[in-house]
Amino acid sequence: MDPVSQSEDEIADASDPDHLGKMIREARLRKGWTLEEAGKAAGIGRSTLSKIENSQTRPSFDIVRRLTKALELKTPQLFVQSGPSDISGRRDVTFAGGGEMQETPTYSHELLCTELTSKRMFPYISTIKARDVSEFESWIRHRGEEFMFVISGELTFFTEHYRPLPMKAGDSVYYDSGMGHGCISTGEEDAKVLWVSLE
Amino acid sequence: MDPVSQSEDEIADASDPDHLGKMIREARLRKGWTLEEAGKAAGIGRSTLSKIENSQTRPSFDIVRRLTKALELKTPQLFVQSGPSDISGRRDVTFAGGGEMQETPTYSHELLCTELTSKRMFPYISTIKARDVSEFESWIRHRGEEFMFVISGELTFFTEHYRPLPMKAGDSVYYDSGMGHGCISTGEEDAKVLWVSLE
DNA sequence: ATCATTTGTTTCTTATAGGAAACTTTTCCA
DNA sequence: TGGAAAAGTTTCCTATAAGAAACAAATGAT
Repeated sequence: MDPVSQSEDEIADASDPDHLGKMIREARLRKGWTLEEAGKAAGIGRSTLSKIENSQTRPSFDIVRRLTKALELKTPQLFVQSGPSDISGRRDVTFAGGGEMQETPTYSHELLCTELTSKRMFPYISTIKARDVSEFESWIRHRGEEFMFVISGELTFFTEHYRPLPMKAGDSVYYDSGMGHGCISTGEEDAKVLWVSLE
Repeated sequence: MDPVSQSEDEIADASDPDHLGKMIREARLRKGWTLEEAGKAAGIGRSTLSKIENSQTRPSFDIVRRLTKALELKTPQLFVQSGPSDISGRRDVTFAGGGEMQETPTYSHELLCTELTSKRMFPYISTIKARDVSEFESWIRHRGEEFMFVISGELTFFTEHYRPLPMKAGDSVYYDSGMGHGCISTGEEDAKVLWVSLE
């Protein structure tokens, strides 16, 4: 953290017109780069970078994109703007079995921590009913990333481009949810998995 | 996903100079808005928006930010550009106990799915050694959001501004990790929790 | 079909972003 | 200390973003 930020662990300050510039300077210094070096890495001039960091210009999106890449900036933070979202300084508990139920023919989802509406990850527990492999339907597919952890039971996890993956309690998998995916319980009883979905 | 695939559920295509414009038009139409309406919502002119959508201009970051807000666009997608990140079209499995171990005096972390380096969520299992409450040290605190799920055992989860939270297997909590937080095992044996951290 | 209205595109103009170079400040070594 | 080199800022100029208005295409009503 750098000289600019007030408290040593400040949360991205909203409604600050200098937000973008501060973030970028912070990221550059974190890398220990000079304006020249950072500019070169991002393919922009050092004068431009100076002006951006000091909020003396409104850079184009393209320039910002190049900087985020060179400086390995976390992009969502750049968009922080209007007041902290409702997660700021908050927590949301769901006790076992206390989630919001959502039923489908094959799955039974229990949505967790649904009080915090502006959270970015979506955790839920699915009970996958034991059934025959032949019943497998179509791929689920949606932009983003997903993490799955098997809580109990045995199942087979399918994804496009890969061979079926047998999994049991304690196993986990992380995957691009843009790939078709799905799973079926292969054990005697229903399987229980925890999913965390992003985006 | 490779550059060749053109499925109808196409993943954000990298190295496409028209990427930004396409995303924005898509988002606008999803809302069923005209250029006029969307422009008004974002506070920009309809001609400007037209040019952005058709990639006839390189909009300023500020304009893009206003659009993302008005159109409720997922921001990280906008930055997709140079080659798909290594998660694209991939999956990464970790079998029970097969994670990368990382030891600290109090915690024992097992990092999951560490093959995919560009993933955005960081899942790990922690074993929290059973011990006395008095040993509680200092807050852990870092930008971002976190989800925690208790796999086994009993523990107390602490966060600033809230009272201690007793938790047991199956319970979960989602919180702003910018708040100080930490937990200790309160049961007979070590507690096991799954954490998923973002940002 | 004809005309009116609405939606999207293309000028046209002005304000400004971005880079080169001049200038200033800081660093650091003799 | 002083003076040179490096880092950062400001100035100046050109290319272009952004909005207004003119234009064109699509939609809809009679």
